[in-house]
Parts: sequence; C-alpha cells; structure tokens
Amino acid sequence: LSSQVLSTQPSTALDVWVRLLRSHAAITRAFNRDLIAQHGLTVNDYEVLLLLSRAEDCRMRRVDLAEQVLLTASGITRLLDGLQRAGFVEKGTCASDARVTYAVLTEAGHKKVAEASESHLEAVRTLFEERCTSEELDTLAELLGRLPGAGGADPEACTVPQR
Amino acid sequence: LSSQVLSTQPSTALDVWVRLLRSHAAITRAFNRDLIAQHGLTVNDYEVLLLLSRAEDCRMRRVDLAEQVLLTASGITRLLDGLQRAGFVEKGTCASDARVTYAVLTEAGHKKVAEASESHLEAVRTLFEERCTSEELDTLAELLGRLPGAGGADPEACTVPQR
DNA sequence: CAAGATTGAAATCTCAATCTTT
DNA sequence: AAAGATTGAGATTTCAATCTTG
Repeated sequence: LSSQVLSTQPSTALDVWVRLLRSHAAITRAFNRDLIAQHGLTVNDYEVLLLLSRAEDCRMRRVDLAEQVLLTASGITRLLDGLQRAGFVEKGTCASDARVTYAVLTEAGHKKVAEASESHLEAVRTLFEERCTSEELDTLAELLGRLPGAGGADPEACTVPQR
Repeated sequence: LSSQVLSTQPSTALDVWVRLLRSHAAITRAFNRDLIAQHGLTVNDYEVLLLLSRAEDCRMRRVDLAEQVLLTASGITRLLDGLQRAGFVEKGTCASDARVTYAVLTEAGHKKVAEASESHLEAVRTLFEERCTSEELDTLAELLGRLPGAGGADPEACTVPQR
C-alpha cells in the first residue's frame, strides 16, 4: 500500500531517541515518586530550588529560570506559584526594570533544598554509578551535552552551596 | 545554617541527569510541535502507532503497549481513546482470555504511520547524526540502554514494515 | 512594538478506586 | 486474590491572549 520510503535500515539514531525517551520516563517517574513522598517536591520543583540555591543572592529572574529548566514562561509562573504558596520562594522586584520579577529563595526554601538534597543527590549518584563507570558517565555527559537543550548548562557548580 | 552534607564534589552523575532532563525536554518539545503541526500526532501517539505497525498482525495487548511506551494502564487507555476516535486504531478481543483487549492498527492508521514516518524518521536521524558520529551513537545507545526503562527495548526492528 | 509576566482554556498523564474475568 | 481495563479527580504543562513596562 504505502511506498518503499519507510524501508530504511535499522537506524541507530531512532534507537537512541527511543532509549532516551524510555530512560527519561522511567527515571523521572521514580524520582518524582520518591521526591513527592519524602519531600512533597516534584523533580522540577527540586531543580528550581537547586538553581536558586546556587544563584547569586539566591535569586533569579523568572525568564532565566524558565530557560534553565526548559519550561515556558507560563510554566515557570505556575511552578513558582506552588513554591510561593509553600513558602519556599518569594517574589522580588528589580530596581532598574519594573518588568522583571525575581524568584528569591526563602529561609524555609533553603532548608528544604538541603533536606531534599541529602536523599535525592545520593539517589541520583547511586542510580547512575551503579550502571556506569566514571569514564562512561563522562562520555554520556559529553554526548548528551551536544543535543538540543544543552545551552546554558553549567558543567561546574553542581553542588548546593552552604550558607 | 544547614550542614556540610551538601558540599559534595561536583557530581558527574548529577550532571548526566540534568543533561538528560534538558535534552529530553528540548527534543520532545520540538518533535511534538512538528508532529502535531504536520500530522496531528504527539510523540507518544506516533510511538504507539509505530509499535503497532511493527507488531504481529498489527495488534498488541494494551498492557504490553503501556509497558513499551512507559505509560500507566490508564495512560494507555486514554491515549488509545484518542487514536480510536481518529480512526487509526480499533479494539480487538482475545478469544482465550476475555480480560484482555487488543489495540489493532486500522488501514487509516497504517497510512498515518507511513505518512508521519516519512518526515519524522528523517528529522530524528538528522538531529542525532548532525551531532554525533555513527560510533558515538552506538555508544550513546549502549549507555542509555543500561538505564532504567530499557527493559523490553528491541534494538533491532526500528523500521516501519511495509504491507 | 519587544520583553517579562500572568491568566483562561485545553491536553496529557498519574493516582486511587472500581469493574470484570481468571 | 490477581490481572486487565476503565473512570473520576487532580496535577502539570502548553498555547493563545492579555497586561504592563521599556
């Protein structure tokens, strides 16, 4: 019925893409379950709190936060709504440009990232280091870094600064 | 304020995880936008149609489909609801076990995967092959394959069979 | 008009509960 | 009781439209 166009040889690219989809789904689901159960945070919540905790003065513009977490402008607004209601984040204004709103980590927010990091960072390390050697992880990081979405990724600074 | 627990050295594992998150978000968003604009399908819709087109008699149990795409039981029900309304999939019954329902690809469904594959498989190949050599893609596939969610992944058979 | 931020509406997915069949 | 499938309720996210400020 339909043409020969589809009879391409097994494509490694497609295989990579399917595996990326599957591993992301599986890992995200597991981490989400644990983070929500133990700390009431989603993976994205945690990621945002972690970024804030590493930022200058624990504050970031909402636009920049959105770009880092790969959420839309409205996505970040809604995520921050939740973190504000929980008391982990506050709004801050910008003196030089009244359009921009900052997201500022509160004291409670700091405590929360610290708590959550204690179990979560360990879980992340375990999951990956159980399956790959240190060299393999370097390779994986390098290759993933070439894919879209890598812009602005900060290879250093993957720790939570203490106050 | 909070302890030293968090002052761990920059972790490659965390870096890999963040990059996996970001690349997945960026690529999924791009592919979703294109697939929806051009064919009215989400990435998951397409993935399900592709699996069905490769399956024996173009039919699969809903449970198995869910496992392959990493959706919950209810997730697959709802996704298939949409594909059924669009006429790409039909329900099939099982003679030997009245509990199971099959998802069966229709003629229209077959045409749809073929159409969508024409542009989408090319897009997938381009995206990955522009950034990685063939050997690097093999490495990437192998390493991603060790992560959770790889169970049941079929390394071969990544082509669309023609009728 | 651009950029930053927000809101309403809609889509997708999960969890918990339920129903049917084994 | 366990497996397959579905439903209602809720969470997360996106798109389009809107508002404010530069």
